[in-house]
Amino acid sequence: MSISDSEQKLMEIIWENEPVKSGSIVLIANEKFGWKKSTVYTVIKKLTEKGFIVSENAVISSLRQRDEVLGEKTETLISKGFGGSLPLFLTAFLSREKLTRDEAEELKKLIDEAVES
Amino acid sequence: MSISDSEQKLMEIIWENEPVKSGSIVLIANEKFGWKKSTVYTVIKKLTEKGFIVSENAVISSLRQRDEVLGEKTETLISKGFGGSLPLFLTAFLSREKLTRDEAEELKKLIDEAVES
DNA sequence: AAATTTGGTCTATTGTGATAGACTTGGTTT
DNA sequence: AAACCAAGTCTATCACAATAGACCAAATTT
Repeated sequence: MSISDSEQKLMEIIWENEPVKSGSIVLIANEKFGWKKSTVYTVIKKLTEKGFIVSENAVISSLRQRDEVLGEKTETLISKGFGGSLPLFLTAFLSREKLTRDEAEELKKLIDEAVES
Repeated sequence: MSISDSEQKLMEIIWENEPVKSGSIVLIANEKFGWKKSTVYTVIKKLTEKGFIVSENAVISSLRQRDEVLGEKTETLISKGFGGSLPLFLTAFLSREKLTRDEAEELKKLIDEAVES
């Protein structure tokens, strides 16, 4: 099962700060999102159960790379609503968003880098 | 508020067949997804309330274009998990999906077409 | 030793999406 | 008129995400 939105928010803190004490995560999450302590621990628990993180003496580290996790999530999203087709997804998105020439170049570069060789 | 997954599934039937009697939708949705009649009507009602469709004597028509609705959905998705950044989203997705050269060309064409002029 | 802080759990609420059974009503056959 | 069917509503269940209050235990400070 793929990462949920609030789990993802907490993971961003962890990826940015690891290894990081759970107490600090509580602080940061409160500052950034206004979350209460118990909320944070609830999410931490969920992330632990899902195998995204480990805690050793209250020091949290990630077990999964950000790229990998987010990649999985985008894939879930695209397969749930767009038959797994990136072109379909992109067409839909771009139908309402115009791009600057720079943005277009950036995206094309990303695409070229993802071509199998 | 953006369209949900099951609403979207039903809308696909409607966009493909409109104007279409609600009874036919029930049939098709049962065939394609195994949905019961009441499920279909529940979703139809939701779609009506949200202004996606109208019914006149049990004949359903869409009020919103597919492109527009799906575009809105992709935007919601990208903003909820990727700070609204398409490059971030795409990077994540492509980190696990390799593309063929043809697919890459197709995507790049889409991107070029979305450049503001 | 008492008080405080820190780390953590357990339970609960609220929202909402997905799905469906039971029922009603108005028109159509027989 | 009786039976039937098509359209539609109402209520309900289940799952799960987001959020937090109350509480507890171990460690640390005073």
